[in-house]
Amino acid sequence: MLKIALVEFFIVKYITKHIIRNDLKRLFTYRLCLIGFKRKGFDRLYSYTLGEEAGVSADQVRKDFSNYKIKGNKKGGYKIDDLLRSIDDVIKHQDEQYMILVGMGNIGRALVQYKTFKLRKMIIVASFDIDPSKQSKRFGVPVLPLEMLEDIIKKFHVHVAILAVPAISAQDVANRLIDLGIKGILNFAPVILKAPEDVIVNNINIGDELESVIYYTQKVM
Amino acid sequence: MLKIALVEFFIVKYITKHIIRNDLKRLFTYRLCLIGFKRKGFDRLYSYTLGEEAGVSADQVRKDFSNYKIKGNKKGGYKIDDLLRSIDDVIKHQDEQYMILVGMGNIGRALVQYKTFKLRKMIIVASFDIDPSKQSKRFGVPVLPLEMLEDIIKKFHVHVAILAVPAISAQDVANRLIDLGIKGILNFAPVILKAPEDVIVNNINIGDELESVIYYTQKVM
DNA sequence: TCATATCTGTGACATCATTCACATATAAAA
DNA sequence: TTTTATATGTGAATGATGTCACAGATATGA
Ligand SMILES: NC(=O)c1ccc[n+]([C@@H]2O[C@H](COP(=O)([O-])OP(=O)(O)OC[C@H]3O[C@@H](n4cnc5c(N)ncnc54)[C@H](O)[C@@H]3O)[C@@H](O)[C@H]2O)c1
Ligand SMILES: NC(=O)c1ccc[n+]([C@@H]2O[C@H](COP(=O)([O-])OP(=O)(O)OC[C@H]3O[C@@H](n4cnc5c(N)ncnc54)[C@H](O)[C@@H]3O)[C@@H](O)[C@H]2O)c1
Repeated sequence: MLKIALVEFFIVKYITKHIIRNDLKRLFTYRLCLIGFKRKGFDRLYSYTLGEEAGVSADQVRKDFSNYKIKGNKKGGYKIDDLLRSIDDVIKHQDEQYMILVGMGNIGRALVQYKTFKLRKMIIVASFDIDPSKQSKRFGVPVLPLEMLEDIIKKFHVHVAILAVPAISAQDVANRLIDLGIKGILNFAPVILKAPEDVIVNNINIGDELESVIYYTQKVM
Repeated sequence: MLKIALVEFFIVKYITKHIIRNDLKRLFTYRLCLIGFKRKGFDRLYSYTLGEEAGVSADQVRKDFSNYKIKGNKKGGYKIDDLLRSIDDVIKHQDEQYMILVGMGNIGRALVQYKTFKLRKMIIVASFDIDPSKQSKRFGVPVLPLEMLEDIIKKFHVHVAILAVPAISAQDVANRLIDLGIKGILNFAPVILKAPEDVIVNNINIGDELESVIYYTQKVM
């Protein structure tokens, strides 16, 4: 007798696929490239310059800007500073965004020490771990017991959390965070988290990313 | 006088966007879910069960399988083992795939110790770092100087590399790897790497992923 | 100041992805 | 064995995303 898996009904509904739209992702890519050009001392560029750098067509660049009502100068291209400001405007880039991290294992420790987050005004105000031996104050960020989640979330008005706990605990921890008012989760555990519609989950699965690289190398050869 | 960035011509051409197609990504997601169901003791499931778990519609699940010529049983659903085998077949999942990692900083160390890679038959045979003080044999994987890249790549027939070096060095290191025959790169540095057409680059930008979570939380609120 | 080459901005078009709908097969029940 | 309810498999319809092509604007140089 085979055991058949039927649909399980959860209190929370699954969220729709493709949370992170490609056009938005491209906006982030453009910004990355623009910062690179600026660092090299440029002030202006053309859609095809940016396209070349970002790995998309010039048409795509112009279309994206058109869709977001970002304007350049006819014949004169785009001023990098203006463009950066416009993009930051679209992506609602704020001054300081507070967040927390749960799971201070290998990946959690790396993320907490990642300086680029801070440069981009994304501040991890505290991290949490179930293991008391990890609850010290190294890494520049306090490592706290989960009991303190509510305090910290309330105190810093935290809406976003990074999840770096084992797959088996990920959904439980996520549920707890959502109950405490978290609205966005960046999840590194290899599971598809379920969450209510008003909560954004971005699952990133590094194993899958690596395996798809392998897939394409085998396809080419 | 403004300094304008014109197109720079590289020896290598940029590779086309959307390297990792969404339908392939879904295949990985399905596999992840199937392994989960199997662990829970199920043998069979229906397209809507899998869809619910993977966060896509049942139609999408069936269409994907149809596109890849994966068959189930009319009325009877899909046998999980058969499905897993079919998916592994499509993604050319091999027995052992050797790879290397360059850059034993915070993220590099986490990745080298990530056990799921080994479980999925993706073996990091060696890692490399420019800093002599990191060239010890901790972490279960030897940390070698870059001079040994060629030896190791040849010896283990390595085609895939993980890049975890600072953004400023990423393109240089990538070029060197490509010269040595590497055909696939998983890049963690926040730059869009340029590579010849027959080399697959999967750029993953954790900062962008986090920022897009923030974007959507602000949109909802 | 004028002429011109060239880059932007955006509808029209094409391509790709997803959903719909139903014919078909079959597991399970009578 | 026959019936029936239900899940699959896949073209056709819809919707989303990306490319093309060109009108319009303007920086640049004569
Ligand atoms: N290490 C990597 O490179 C890597 C890469 C991709 C994904 N991941 C995923 O990230 C997650 C963490 O991986 P890791 O390698 O850091 O593992 P790890 O075992 O090193 O760390 C997990 C940490 O989470 C803590 N923890 C366990 N249960 C908890 C709970 N309920 N609440 C709070 N903390 C809890 C543990 O004490 C530990 O410190 C896993 O899901 C893993 O699959 C890791
Ligand atoms: N730490 C994170 O959580 C995180 C997250 C996302 C992306 N990244 C990116 O990953 C990369 C590494 O980040 P990190 O935090 O581990 O930095 P890190 O400074 O801790 O590590 C970088 C390592 O690369 C080595 N290195 C430098 N130049 C090299 C070269 N030419 N060849 C070989 N090795 C070289 C350094 O010796 C160092 O060990 C960066 O590009 C960073 O932006 C890091």
